[in-house]
Order: sequence, then structure tokens, then C-alpha cells
Amino acid sequence: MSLMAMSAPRASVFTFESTVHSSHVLRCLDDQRRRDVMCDVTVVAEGQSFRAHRSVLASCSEYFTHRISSLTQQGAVLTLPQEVTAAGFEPLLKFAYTSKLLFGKDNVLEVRSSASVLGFRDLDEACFEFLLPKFFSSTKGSAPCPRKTCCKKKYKRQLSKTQDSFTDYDAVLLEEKEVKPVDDSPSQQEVARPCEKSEGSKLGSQKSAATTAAAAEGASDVFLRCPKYRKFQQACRKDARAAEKSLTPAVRDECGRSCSPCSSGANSKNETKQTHPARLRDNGADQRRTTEIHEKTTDVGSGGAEKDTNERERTSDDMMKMEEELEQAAGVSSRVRSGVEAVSVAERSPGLILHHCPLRASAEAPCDPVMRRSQGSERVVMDLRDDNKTRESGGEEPVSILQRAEEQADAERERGIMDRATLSVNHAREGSPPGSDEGSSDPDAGGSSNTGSGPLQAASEDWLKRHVDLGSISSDCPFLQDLDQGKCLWKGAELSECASQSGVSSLNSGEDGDSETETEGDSEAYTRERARQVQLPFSVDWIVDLGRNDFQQLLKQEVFTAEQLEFVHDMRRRCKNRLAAQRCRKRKLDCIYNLQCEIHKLKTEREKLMVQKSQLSQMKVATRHSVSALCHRVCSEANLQPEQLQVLAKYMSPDCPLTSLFPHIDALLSQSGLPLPPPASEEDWCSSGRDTVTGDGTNVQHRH
DNA sequence: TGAAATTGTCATCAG
DNA sequence: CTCTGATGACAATTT
Repeated sequence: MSLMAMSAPRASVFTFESTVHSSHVLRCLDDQRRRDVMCDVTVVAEGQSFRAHRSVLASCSEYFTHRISSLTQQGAVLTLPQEVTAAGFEPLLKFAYTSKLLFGKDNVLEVRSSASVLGFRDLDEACFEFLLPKFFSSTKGSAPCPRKTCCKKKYKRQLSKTQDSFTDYDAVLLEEKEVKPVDDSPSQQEVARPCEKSEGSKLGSQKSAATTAAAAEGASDVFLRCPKYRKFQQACRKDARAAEKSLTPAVRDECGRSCSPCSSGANSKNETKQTHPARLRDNGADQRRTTEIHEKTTDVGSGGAEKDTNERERTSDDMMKMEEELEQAAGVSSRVRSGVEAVSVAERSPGLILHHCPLRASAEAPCDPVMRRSQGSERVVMDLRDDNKTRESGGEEPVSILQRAEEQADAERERGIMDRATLSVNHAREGSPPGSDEGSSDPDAGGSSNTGSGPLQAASEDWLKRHVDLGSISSDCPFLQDLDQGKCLWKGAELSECASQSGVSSLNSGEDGDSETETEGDSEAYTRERARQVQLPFSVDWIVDLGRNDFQQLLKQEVFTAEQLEFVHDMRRRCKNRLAAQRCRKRKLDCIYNLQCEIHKLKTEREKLMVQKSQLSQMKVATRHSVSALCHRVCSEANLQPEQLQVLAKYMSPDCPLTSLFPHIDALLSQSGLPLPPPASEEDWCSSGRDTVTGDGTNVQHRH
């Protein structure tokens, strides 16, 4: 639409780039492959045939690139080398079409070998190297997992941008040796941050596109975007560094290599767009544990100015997604969906899933679990959904509310989510549950967490040991940096509260000793201080999301101090009002956008009517000429009486007055005492059809 | 550095 | 009366 509005006379060139097109194409191709539509090659591995499209295979694999070029056009059958087994190739084939690699312990070696033989692109060798030790040995993660170039670039870019004091971190990153730069596949690049502004807003109908984008942003960015509060983010990075330092070098080292980080800087919209997490999920039969590794990479496919342009573009599909997200204005929506996605994938296969999938929620994504148990995740998903439903349906037993809160807390702790609700729900009611060491609701924990790296280290390592079987992720892990960002993306209130309640989350937020966070603003500092004081046993999110009845029941059931009560009400009011304001603004923007559409429609309609009017004018002229000619003929051939002439003159066109036909008509009419009427006006012509003419045509009754 | 945009918050009103 | 949502206004922050 921006392009429509921009259809100015000037010869301008605009570019529209869809951010979902490539993934859509990939989906269609996969669908075609499944239905064996337009497949033009048969790949045989261990006697098993796989239908596929040459172009897809060739674009994913060096092996196929070379082999397919030498194939005949029709009925091509390509037999793979013996090293490539069917079990190893099939996941790769699916990866080519879905960007997701599913494999388990039983076939990981085959997959890896096949990928190596076939020269599959976009498959991070580090993922195998990271997991193989977990599968086949007790050796913990000695496999090198190089950091990617893009990550460094991005981080450097961010560093140069922010120019804050992260030189030590920078050094850590730069020291690491890159081994394997990974190209971003289109599917990975295509996912633009929902918060990116459309280029159209600049190119095209500025207001229209801008409002569209803004409207959509208003929807999604309620939860997704966090460009603000850079101070928070910086403070969080500081804390991340503190946490990093607090962790053991071994853990840090492995993590640093295993988790290809990319951007800790979710602090900038433009810098956080390109994300493609690689999640490693292990649904082992015994442990039923799932591990996810989110991998964020920067945009390496489109660089320079083009990148900036692309990053700002947004498609209508994105907007629709965001519209949907706004409709579910509950804060759990994106989180739930993320969980659903992960679980759905997990359910499809008991094996290990590694999928390069674009993160839908940019700001949420960093908060997304680094390590997630599949069952825990699943439970979280279901719980949250049910929670929403029951919440909408009205009140329920108070105990169920608390159970839900606790289950949510459990699940979220398991998931390692560090968004505003994450880990902040402490089990004060359970004495010293796992979360207690993470939350400041435990006075000891809270107090000790203020002391700096010691408690942080303890909390982090403990948490990691208990929740991460891999034992190789630390807060040094860039994923945790992402978490930092994600965490810090939330506004001060929630952040503060989470920081105050969660020792783990305090890794990411400004701790007491951090003077920088004290400069963030009086209200935020005040909120943080209050959150710390009240030691609320529930997350603010959860409280805010509660329905009215549930909230009332909670208040009745739980014994809150006056301070806690005030804080709860305050936070609930403010959070709800915040969401209301966001909805209100979105509505405004939608309204503006609709009005612009209406204006555009009316303008178009007006142009059509003008064209129609012009055509009608031409027809009118032609008709006049025709009538004049006819009159001329009638007058010439008939011997008209003066009365008849007068009537005739009345309907003559100014272009063809009666006097031109009858030079003596004046004399005739004057003799008979009849004046010569003026020639018919346009109105007369237009409405003359309403006149009534008698049968002989002489007695014409004027309409007036 | 200043303008514009964004976002959170408060006050107020209506349901 | 209380709660909730909507909205104008303001301020802080970011771009």
C-alpha cells in the first residue's frame, strides 16, 4: 500500500522485500516433496529412494551441486555413496526443506557422516561436536565449538556502537578462534524482527506504512520489542559479565565455544533481527530431558546498507502475525507459542532435534529458554494455555491458582526462561524449593545475592547443574547474554522485581552494588527497591495476568503484608494500564490507517467518477450534434407553424440555434405574437426526458 | 543537540 | 463501591 500511495508522477524505484517469502517457498517445496510434485530427482541411499528437487538439493549440498549438474533432465536417479546411509540422509533431506534437523542418538553419527560426505551447508558442525560427547561419553564437552564470525562482527558492531565499557568481554570474544563461519540461510535471514520498521514507511506513503508498521508494532511489540532502557540493558550486560566471571573457567570455556553467540545486544532493534537459534533437544528415554541451545547469529547474508534497508522492512504477514499477537494481549502468548512450537517438534520425534528456526519473538527470544526440558516445556505450555482458558472462564478454587503459580514457576525454572515471569515465582510456601536459592524471597538468598559474584556463582552453577545435563552452559554463554538482554528488555518494574526475586535473574540485572542501575530513574529504582522490600512470592506477571476473581481469591487466600498488598495492586494496575495504553495506541494507529485507506479509496472513486463524467460529456456533445442535425432536417422538410417553431426553438442547442435554421423565424414569431425562446440550457437537455409530449407533438407541456 | 517517536505512568471517566 | 478498560496528558527515554 505504501507503494500504491507512492505512485507519484516521478519515476522512483522502490523495493519491497518480503520477510516471509523464502520460508513460504521452502514450505511449499517441502510440501511438493512430500506429495512428489515436481520432484525431478530420485536419490538412492542404501537402496532406499527419496524424491526431491534438484535445485533444493543443489543449493544445500556441495555434493549435489556437482552431481546434479551432470544428471540428465528426466528420470534422474542419483545413488549416494556408501558412506551415506538412509538413516543419515533422510534427516538431511528434511533439513534441506525445513531448516530443521531431527536426529537421535541412534543416528547422529550417520547424520553427521552423511552431512560431511554430502557437504551439507548451514549445518553447524559444532552442534554435532557439542552433542556427541554427551551421547557417547562422559567427557563433558571438550569438543571445540567455534564462535562464528558473524557473532563477532555483530558484537564488535555493537560494541563500537554502544562504546561502553565491555572491553574485557570483547577481548574474550576476539580471542576465540573461529573455525567455521556459517552462512545464514535465507530461511534464517528472512525472519525480520517484528519491530523492524517497514522501509515503506520511509519510501512510500510514509504515514500509511509507518502507521501500519507502528500499529503492528503496537501489537507485537507489547511483548517483543524493547528498544528502550538501554541503561537497563547495559546494566544487565554488566551483570552478565559479573556472572560470567563468577563461573568456573572450564564451564565458561566450553560454553563459550559451544554456544555460538551472536548478539548480546538485543538492545538495538537493528541488531537483533537476525536470529536463528539452533536448538538441541534431547528427549532421552531415561531422562526425558531436552536441551535447547539458542543460537543467535547476525546478518551475514545481507550486509551494509542493504542490510539496514532489509531490516526495516516488514511484510503484511508479519503484521498479521503481530495482529494475532496483540489479540492475545496476554503476556504469555508468545511464550506459549514458542513452547508449543518446541513441544510440537519434540513430539514428532523422540530423537534429538536440532532446528535452525527463526525466532519469532525477537525480544522474547532472548528470554526463551536456553535449556529446556521437553516435558517441562510441554507442561508449561499446557499449563499456560489452560491457565489462560480458566482465567477467562472465571474463578476457580484458590488452591488451583496457587498450584498453577507454582507449576508455572517450576516449569519456567526448568525451562530456564528468564523473562519477567521467569524464576521470579519463588516457592516461599515450600520452604527452600529450587527457586529459593534463585529468589530473594528467601532473605538469605536475597541478601547474599547482593554480595556479588559468590552467590551468583553458586546460584548459577547450582541451577545449571540441576537443570542442564550438559553442564556446559554458563552465564558466560552468549545465550545467557541473550537472556540478559531479553531479561533486561523488560521494563524496569518487572525487571526490578525479577532481579529482586531471583538470584539467577539477578545475574542479569543490576545488583545492589551496581551503581549504574541506580541512575536509571527514580521510579524504577523505587520500584526495584519496593520489589525487594516486599519479597513477593509470586511473579508480577502472574499476578497481572490473573483474572479478577482469581486475583481476589488470591488476595483472600494469601496473607500479604500491607506493603505487599500495595505493591501488588500498584503493579497490577500499572501493568494493566500499560497494556491498555498500548492497545489504545494501536487502536489509534489502526484508526489513522483506516482513515488513510478510506481517503485513498475515496480519491480513487473520485478519479473514476471524473473519468466517467468526461465520457458522459463527450457523449452529450455527440448527442447534441445528432439532435441538432435531426432538427435541422425536420425543420427543412416540414412546414412548421410558428407555435411549432417556438417549441422547437426551445429545445434547440445553443450550438445550433433555430435562427440559423430559419433566418426568418424572428419575423414569423413576431407576426404571430410569440417571442423566440432562448436556446435550451444544459439542464433542459439533461432533464428534457421528463417532458411530456402529446400524441401529435404539438402540445408540449413544460415540466415546470 | 534538538526534534520526533516511543513508551510508561497517572488521572479521569464510563461501564 | 470496586474493578477494569479506555484515553488524554505528561514525562522519560530512545532514535
